[in-house]
Amino acid sequence: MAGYHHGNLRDAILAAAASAIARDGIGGLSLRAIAADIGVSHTAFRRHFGSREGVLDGLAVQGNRWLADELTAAAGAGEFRDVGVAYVRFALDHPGHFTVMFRTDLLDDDDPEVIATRATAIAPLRDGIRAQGTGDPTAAMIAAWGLVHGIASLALGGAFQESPEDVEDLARRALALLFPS
Amino acid sequence: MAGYHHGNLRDAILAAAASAIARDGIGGLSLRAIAADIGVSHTAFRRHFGSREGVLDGLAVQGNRWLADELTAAAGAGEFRDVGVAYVRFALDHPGHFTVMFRTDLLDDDDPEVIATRATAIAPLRDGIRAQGTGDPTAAMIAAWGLVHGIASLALGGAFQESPEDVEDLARRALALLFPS
DNA sequence: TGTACATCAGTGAACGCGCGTTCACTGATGTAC
DNA sequence: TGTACATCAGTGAACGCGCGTTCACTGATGTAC
Repeated sequence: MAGYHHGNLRDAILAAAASAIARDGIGGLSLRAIAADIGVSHTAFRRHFGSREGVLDGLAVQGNRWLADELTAAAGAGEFRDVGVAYVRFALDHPGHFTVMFRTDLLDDDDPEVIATRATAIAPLRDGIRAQGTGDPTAAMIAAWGLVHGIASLALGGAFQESPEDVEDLARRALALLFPS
Repeated sequence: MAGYHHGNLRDAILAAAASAIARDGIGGLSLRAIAADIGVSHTAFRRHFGSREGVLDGLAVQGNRWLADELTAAAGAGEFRDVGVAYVRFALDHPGHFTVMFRTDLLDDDDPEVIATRATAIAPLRDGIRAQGTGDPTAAMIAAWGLVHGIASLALGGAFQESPEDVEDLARRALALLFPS
């Protein structure tokens, strides 16, 4: 672990960046501070990410993959509304990733991994909507995605007093209004 | 207009800050750059706002008042879903304000104007929900607020290709699913 | 109508700071023979 | 089994830059008498 080679520096940088963003927002992300936390030279990240934007791209890709996994698992297990709840839970569990993932202005739009993973991240939501068979699937998708994204954003912004568990419960009840079982 | 006294420096600073945030995000807000745009010393803002955070507080207060006005007007005019559409339209029309308003971590939580205007800003939404008479008004409020806030956030983040008018239309159709008339 | 003076509004030089990036480098690891 | 060498991973000093803030100030405006 200690020594000249870190061993897992790439993941360590992503984890530190995520928690810094969760604490201070994008503007508060300092690669120098992250490097100091990890105990590594403040230029070490360049080998893995190239630039500051590269770190954000890496965070978005990792977040997209994780979200896709979570939503897919929820889609396989139970009702459609569980997929929506899983979206909110993901945001509350990984606020640093979530903050970056849907901000195309922060990311390199030409990065093939960013493009590829972005499409797959919310695919389970889209597929679940289609399976519901509503009359206006486009509106239903926007409604479901907007609802869970908005609840997550408001919660992370500090608009609610509720605990994370209570926010999930609110999200479940809100989804029940939109998609009565 | 020209001369030692600007005449309306406070509003000019808020407008410039809002458009800078809309363009570059919170992290890209430079008070020096704003001052240069307006053609004023880069310390002039201190008399009106005290500090950087004071500018953000001022932006939130102004945004809260404007949003309250827009939602109240929409509530008086037609169906409830118009209130939701007005929320989305406000966000698209005033992205700089919107970005700041619900981010309590950026604002001075002890500022009495911030506190007072925050409560009134979304009151028309809350009142409209109550008038709908749903079985779970808390969930209905979270659903409606989350839905419009999420659509607005995703649109501002660049997640949609649609034009602002089309986003408003999508929001209207999404609200129609949540609150069938 | 004039004058003195207080208050308000904006100036501009200087400060220290932390940032991302560049550069030439050193240490560690793997591979060919 | 040993040795040479290429490649990979991380270092640390130095850079220029833009930032918010501090400070003592100057110009403009309003008010009392």
